This record gives sequence, structure tokens and C-alpha cells, in this order.
Amino acid sequence: MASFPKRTRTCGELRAQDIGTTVTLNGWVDTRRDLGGVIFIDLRDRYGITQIVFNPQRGSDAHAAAKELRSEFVLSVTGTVERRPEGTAHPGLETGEIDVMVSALMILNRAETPPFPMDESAETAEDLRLKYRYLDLRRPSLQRTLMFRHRMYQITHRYFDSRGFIEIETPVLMKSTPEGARDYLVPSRVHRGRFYALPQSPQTYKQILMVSGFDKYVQIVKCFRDEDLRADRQPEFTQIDIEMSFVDEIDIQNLAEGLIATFFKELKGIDIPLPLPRFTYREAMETYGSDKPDTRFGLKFCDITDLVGRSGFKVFADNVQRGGVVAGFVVPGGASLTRNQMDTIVDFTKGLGAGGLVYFKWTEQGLETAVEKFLGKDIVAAIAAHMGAAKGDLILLVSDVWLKAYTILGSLRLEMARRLNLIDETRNDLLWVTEFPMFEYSEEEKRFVAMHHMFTAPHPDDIELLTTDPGKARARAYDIVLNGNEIGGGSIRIHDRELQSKVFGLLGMGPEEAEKKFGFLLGAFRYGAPPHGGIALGFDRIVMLMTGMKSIRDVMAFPKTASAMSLMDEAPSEVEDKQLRELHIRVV
RNA sequence: GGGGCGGUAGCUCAGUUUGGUUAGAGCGCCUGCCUGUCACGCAGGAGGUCGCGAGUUCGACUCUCGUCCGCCCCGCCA
Repeated sequence: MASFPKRTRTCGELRAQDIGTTVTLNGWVDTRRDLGGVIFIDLRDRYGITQIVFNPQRGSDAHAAAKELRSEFVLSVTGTVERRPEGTAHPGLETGEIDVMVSALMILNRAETPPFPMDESAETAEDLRLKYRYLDLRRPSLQRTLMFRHRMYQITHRYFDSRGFIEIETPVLMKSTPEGARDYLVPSRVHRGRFYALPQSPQTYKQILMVSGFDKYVQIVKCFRDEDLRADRQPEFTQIDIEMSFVDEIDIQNLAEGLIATFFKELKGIDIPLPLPRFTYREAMETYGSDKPDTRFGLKFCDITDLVGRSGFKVFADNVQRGGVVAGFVVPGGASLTRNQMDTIVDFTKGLGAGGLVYFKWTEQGLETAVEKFLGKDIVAAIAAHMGAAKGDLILLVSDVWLKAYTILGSLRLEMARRLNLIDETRNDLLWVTEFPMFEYSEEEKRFVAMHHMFTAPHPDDIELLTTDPGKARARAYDIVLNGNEIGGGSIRIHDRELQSKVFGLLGMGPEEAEKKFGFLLGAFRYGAPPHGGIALGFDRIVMLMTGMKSIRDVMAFPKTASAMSLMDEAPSEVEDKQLRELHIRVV
């Protein structure tokens, strides 16, 4: 039994066809315009805004009560829908043709003046928005984004359900695993000195579900990583986690790119041509200097190692002697950059760890470069020709070992594109990067670490390399990239105990340690593990990119700050001594 | 862990370079007037530990040191 007149309609739906009907609306005071006699209130709910009118001649009690209305008061109003007088319709508002002439007003709740306005006319400091998140969430931008996000959940569920996938929840309290990100730990009260970890991903569980015969698994699931944050990284985030049995790479990729294309079609009306372009890791690095290339602009790289390997320029020649590469790219029209601008670019490149940056400017006077006296006119001209440069262009060259040279060029390429405004923001460039290396060498730990994760299967042609040259072995791993952002990654997994043990060994984990940490998984593999593989897609990141938000915080209801604090509820917080004692924990 | 930027009225900011009278503006808020506004209008008013703590100085929003908080980047994030 309601203690107030319940709404019969929402604030977003009344139109001219409703004129003459009596309605009750519930909502918040968005703005108030008190003209002394007549009072206009914009009443707001999540469906929209309807102007309600208090006229002393049409309801003097309601009008008197309306005098005290202020921003964000919660109201129930009853009145008749009327056409606005000639010339006073509001074309910018969907409900702009009508008013609700109020006969009865009930104030359901009063509100203090909010610390910032609900309209988004002025930028508001983010820490304030986070402290008063419940108010920020009333604002149009977050309302829109969270509704977009809701639709993406629904599309996801429908997409997978219609393809026979089973949604299964996996534990949030799980076993801490080595490698990868730092775990969030949860102390056990019952077992002194033992800890659960929050999942970095449900990786082991979904593989075990494959052993159990659930050959198509999906879950929209929270994951937790205790690492430092960025604009696109939060300590807890959501993934669309997928695993399938009896499949290879192409099956997973078709499924995942189909989902992304469905998002674009249904949420934005955009057709994404499928299948998506594929780049091997090597191609991506050697063309764009990134394992998540942004292909919305050119500035593709060109290898000139062979042209300069025996030149008189010792920086290049010595590097090539040591097995390094020399490569670079052409910036069309870049010759007009000033000396000052070039100095900034050189400094930027050095800041990335480069020894230096060699550049040629092709001006009216011809090819100009500070290193012409070392390379010689002919080689300079040959480089420009080989790279396809023209008059007015700038050529940028970096010389270093393969990975470092291309990584530096990749950052420089992005920087130049931003500086020169070359990025076409209207494009939606999706692609796959495949054939990642199995391992990368960790200088810190003096051993190989898994580039994707340690359950990733090696490329069938590279099994031998695991023994002879593990650093060269390719993995059956793949990432999906949108406009230079990694939005998902997966692999075909190892389903063979022997091979899995071998990979553990290469990662410096002996049989005993492997048994202790992953005995349950290896145990499952004894009882008939099917070939399987999967992928995880970054749900928040996809919402962020599709809604054009700059930060992942803008697509989450209750995000944390860059120092992982929640400003609204002030988590993390200190706890009672009693709680600590029960958990056998002392703070040092 | 490192680098950069920021913290002044409820909000958005100016003032800090070169220390010096009473720290300003717009919006919001409060009061009054106003019967078709929609950025309503008009008149008046209130509102400040200049993030915090030391120091230098006759005097600190301003200079120095420390510290806290926010944002961005590097490291890190299989």
C-alpha cells in the first residue's frame, strides 16, 4: 500500500497524443523557474524530463506548496496533460509540446543543495564526483553509459545462449597462483596462516569445466589484479570469459569477432566487415611497432638494415654487426617541422630509451640530414627512395636491437600521429594479432616468463624449439585489438600433461612445485582432457571505447581512484582488532 | 618505485612569475519583486583554516622543506 500517489507514467513518455489525460508523475526536481505567479519545474527521472506547471488559478494549494521546491526534491505530482500555449513549445525536448498542469503536489523528500549541478554544463573535479557518486550517477552521461552497458550484457547473454553456451559461475575465493599479476588475498579465519586469492581470471576453472564436458562455457565475470592503475585499468574489472572444447584458433576467433560485430551493429548501427584482418605478432611489430597496432593511420615502418649495414655511419653499422635492425617511417609533409619541434621529438625518443633519433628532411634544398657526412649522399638518397619519401616529407630512423627498435618506433609513431592529428576518430579498426611468442625473457627474474599464460599451447611447428630455442617458439595465442587498444586475448590451451609439465619446467617450475600449485589441473588432465581453448574480452574497455569515454571509470558505477581507493565509502579501511585476531593477522 | 600536472567561496576558475591595503569573477545559494518560462529576468545579500604541517621574513595564497589527496605517463599489469 503506497503512502504516496504512484506514478502512472514516466517523465520521458508524454506526447501530444496524451493531451487531456490525467497523470501522476514521480521524479526529481531538475530545474525550477519561479515567475512569481506561475512556477515551472522540470521533473526528471531516468526516462526523461517533463515540464510541470503550477498556476495559482488552477490549483492554489499546489502552487503555494510549490514555492518551496528546490533542486533534487523528490515529488509526486498529479495533473492533466495540456498542450503548451502557442509559441511556448520546446523543440529541443521530446516532451516539449506538452505540460502537466499540476492539481496535487506531494513532496516525497527534500534535498540539500547538491555539491555540484546535475546538468553537465560545467566540468566537475573527478574526486568530488567519486565522493558523491550517487549524485554523479544521476547525471546524463553516466546514465547513458550504464544503460549502454546494460544493453551490452543483454546482447552477450543472448549471443551465447543462442549458440548453445552454458553460463557457469566460478569461485571468487580461490587458490593463489604464481606468475602474472599480484593477487588480492583474503585471509582464512578457519585455517590459520592460509589465504584465498581473488581470481585474476577464472582460467583454471574454465579449463577444468572443459575436462568435465561443458564444451561451451561463458561467464561475465569480475576479475581482480593488485597492480598500479591507469586510465583503462581498475583493480576489479569485468571480462566476458569464454572456453570451448574440440576447437582451434579460428573457431574462437570467429565467435569473438562475431560478438564484437554484433555489439557494433546493435548498439551503434555500424557494420564491421568480417573476418577481421590478421597480423602475426612479427608483422604487427615490424609494421606498427606494437602488439596492439592502431591502423587508423599510416606511418608504416620500413626496414633499411641492408642499406646501412656496411655504411660509414658507425652507429648504424655497429648495431647491424651486432644483429640489430635499422628501421623507420616517413612522415608526409613533416619537413615543415621546425628545429625546435624536432628537438622535442628527439628528446621524446631518447626518453623512450633510444640512443638517438636520425632524421632526414626533404626540403626545397633537397635531402637534409646531420648524418649525411657519415652515410654519404648516395645512401641517403637510396634510403629515401626505398622508403617512398617525397619532397616535403620527414624521415625518422631508429637503430637498435629488434624488439627495442620497433617498440621505440611504435611509441614514436603514435606520438607523431597525435601531434599531427592523423588519427581518424570516426574509424573502428578491429584486427587480430596472432602467433605471439610463447615466452619473453625476464631480466628481473633471469628466466623465461609466459607471454600469454602458462597454459598456452605452442605452435605445432615449434614444439622442437621448446627444447632447442624456447625464445623463438610461437604460441597459439591471439589478441583482438580495437583502435590500438587490446580488448581481448586468448589461446588454445595445452591439454597434455607431458607438454604442460615441460612448459612449467621452462618457466623454472619443477615437478614438485607444479604439483603443489597446479596439481588439481594436472590431475584433471589425467582423466581425459579434450582439446580446448578460449578467450577473455575486456567488457569495461569495450564499453569505454564504444561510448567514446576517456576513462574506464566513466563506464563503471562505482570505480576506484588511481590509488585504488573508493572515495565514496572510503575503502579500504582499517578494521577492528577483533577481526584481525580472528584472522590470525597482525599489522606491522 | 620514478616522472609530470593540479589542490583558492558549494562549483568552475583568476590571483602565485616579482611576498605588502579589505583575496576576486561567473555559476550556484539566500531574501524580495515578477503569471508562459525553459541558461527565465530584475534588485539586494551571505559565503574563504587559499589541501595540511613546519620554516624563512617585519609581513606568506605567493618563497623553502615535508606531507596528504586527485589526474596522466613509465615501471608493473601472464
